[in-house]
Amino acid sequence: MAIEYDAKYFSPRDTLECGQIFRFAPYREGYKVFSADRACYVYSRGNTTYIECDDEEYFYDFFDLARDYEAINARARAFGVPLLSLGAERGAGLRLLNQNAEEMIFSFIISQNNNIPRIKGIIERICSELGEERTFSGGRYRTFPSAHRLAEAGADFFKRAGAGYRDAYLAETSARIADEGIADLFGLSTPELRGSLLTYKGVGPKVADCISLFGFARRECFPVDTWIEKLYHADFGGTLKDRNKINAYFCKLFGDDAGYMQQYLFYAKRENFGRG
DNA sequence: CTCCAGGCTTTAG
DNA sequence: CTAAAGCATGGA
Repeated sequence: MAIEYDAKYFSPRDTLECGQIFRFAPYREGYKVFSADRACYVYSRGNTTYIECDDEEYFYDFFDLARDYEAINARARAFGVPLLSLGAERGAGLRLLNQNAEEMIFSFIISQNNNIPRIKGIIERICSELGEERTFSGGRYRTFPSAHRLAEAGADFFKRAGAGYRDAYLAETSARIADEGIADLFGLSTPELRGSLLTYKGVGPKVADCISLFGFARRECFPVDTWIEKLYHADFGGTLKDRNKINAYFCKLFGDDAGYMQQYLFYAKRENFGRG
């Protein structure tokens, strides 16, 4: 049983290596991908990308397969910004994922002032210690722990997992979510959601935008991190210094497509397209 | 050694 | 209100 999709607008590599997900590993012809308590094997062969999994409905939504990325890609190239066009051309197979909201909250708290390889290591250690063991495709993996399990573990556990000073943020936010849940967040408008996310310890503007974009499918959000700040100056001739103002600039420029454009730009900058 | 990484909280002015 | 110090960790 497998989902099949045109590989031109669904590249496992482009989709997984653009910084929106931290739980995946090379496997055979492609990757094993883990989300919440599920797993799949995704790979391309010829002009087709295949997803092998036990829950096709979940991963059809997860990989955003209902969305028309040919149209999104065309709109990206129409802006006439060289770096964005490069990202859209060489990252045409990039898709935004619809990920588990709780997993995004904890993952992006860990991501602050951190680098992607280390973020992946911290999350992997947390899952291997606290996640439930499952099997998939002849191997074992661990689920992403519940807020309750995380809250039980406490700050000292996060410290041992390598989270550094973020240990207290994770402890406080996991305790809060274990107590309150996050069901109320899904019905909020995007500005309301952002405001609510900002009340969680360890969640600032950039992290709130990542959670909204990847965990709540709010594609009008545009996270501004150190890479975006750099390309804003180098590739858009920007002069603003305040990240909130840079965020407002890009949100106005890209509107409802902001999240997709952000991913193309982030990917292009990090992969160093245009100089190599 | 310093600088940087998908920044945030706290404190000072 | 804005500006800046402080923060754990590991790789370049």
